[in-house]
Amino acid sequence: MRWLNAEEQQVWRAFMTAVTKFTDHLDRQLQRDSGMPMAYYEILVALSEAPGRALRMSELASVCHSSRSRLSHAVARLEKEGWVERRACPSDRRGSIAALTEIGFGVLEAAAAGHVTAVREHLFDVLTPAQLRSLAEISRAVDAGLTTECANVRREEFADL
Amino acid sequence: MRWLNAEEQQVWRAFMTAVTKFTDHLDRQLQRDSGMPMAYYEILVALSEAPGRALRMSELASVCHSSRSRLSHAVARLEKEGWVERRACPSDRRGSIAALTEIGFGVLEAAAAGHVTAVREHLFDVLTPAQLRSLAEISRAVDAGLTTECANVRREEFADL
DNA sequence: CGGCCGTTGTTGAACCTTCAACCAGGATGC
DNA sequence: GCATCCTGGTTGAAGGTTCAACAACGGCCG
Repeated sequence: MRWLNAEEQQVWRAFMTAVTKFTDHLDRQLQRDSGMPMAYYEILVALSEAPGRALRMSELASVCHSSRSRLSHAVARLEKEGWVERRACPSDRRGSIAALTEIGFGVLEAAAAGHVTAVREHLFDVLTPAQLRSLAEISRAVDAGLTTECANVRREEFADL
Repeated sequence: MRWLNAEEQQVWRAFMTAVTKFTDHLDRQLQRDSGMPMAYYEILVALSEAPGRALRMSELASVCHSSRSRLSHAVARLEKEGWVERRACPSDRRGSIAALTEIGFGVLEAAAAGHVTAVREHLFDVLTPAQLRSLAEISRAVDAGLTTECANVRREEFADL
């Protein structure tokens, strides 16, 4: 078992502190100004960018990195607000399609300005161009590490079959 | 209103994807292997490092970047598990002190190994030393941007008094 | 066709977080 | 001393997430 040395500890804590404070800030901003948490905002964004502003639940889940259960609950709420509506899927009778309504699109447009401003103010404006490039690389590396990990887990699961 | 250009969008999405997947992974690991979410783990860590393994609630809240309400609920749960106990504060009769129990310390020790392994595996092992230094700088910059922001908000609030 | 398995999506319970309201105790000013 | 305000901490309700269980459908192979 290899523990973190002093320097690693510092990086780790600085990172976690920044991330929690940052996401907390964004979440609060959206909740306050637009009445939805960031996860719900991401759902609306994903739908708005899809062809026909509609997606099957499972695709939406994978785009948003959300579990199907979470998405199901979330869409139920968004539907109650009238921002999203559910349709039957013509090609697969199990399927369900979530579609952004006009009202939902308007709400998203209204929410976007404040959200983007917050992101710019607390991320892009406090970092140099070099740091931004570095952050992109770092993010991709971490992401890749997590995806291959999942693949490895699967490999292990099936190793003895 | 200045939107994000294509390059900024890429950085932003890569970053959010990495962060959500990474924290999700850590949270799930801790929940599965030790029966607590990461926020609760952080509370135990903070207490274990405090003199006498005890802290006043408000100090604990600030160390953990948690709201007092959240901490109160969390400590209630930790107390029910027998991992933490509450004591009266001698110097301030409003105060409440959370103290790590022996059992709690043992649980923390048991949880730490798996958690640190996960952090090392998905953060330190996938980044180069230069990237780690860069990540530390970036984190500090973002953190600083958020703290001065709060100060600014306060200044605005009281500007006309 | 019929059985079996994997996938899709939903549901309810348990848990965590947030928010607003609140009580109790310190601190300040008169 | 007392009114006022601020701080420390808790509480309950409302909302969000997770997990396990489930129903319904598609795909595959005999």
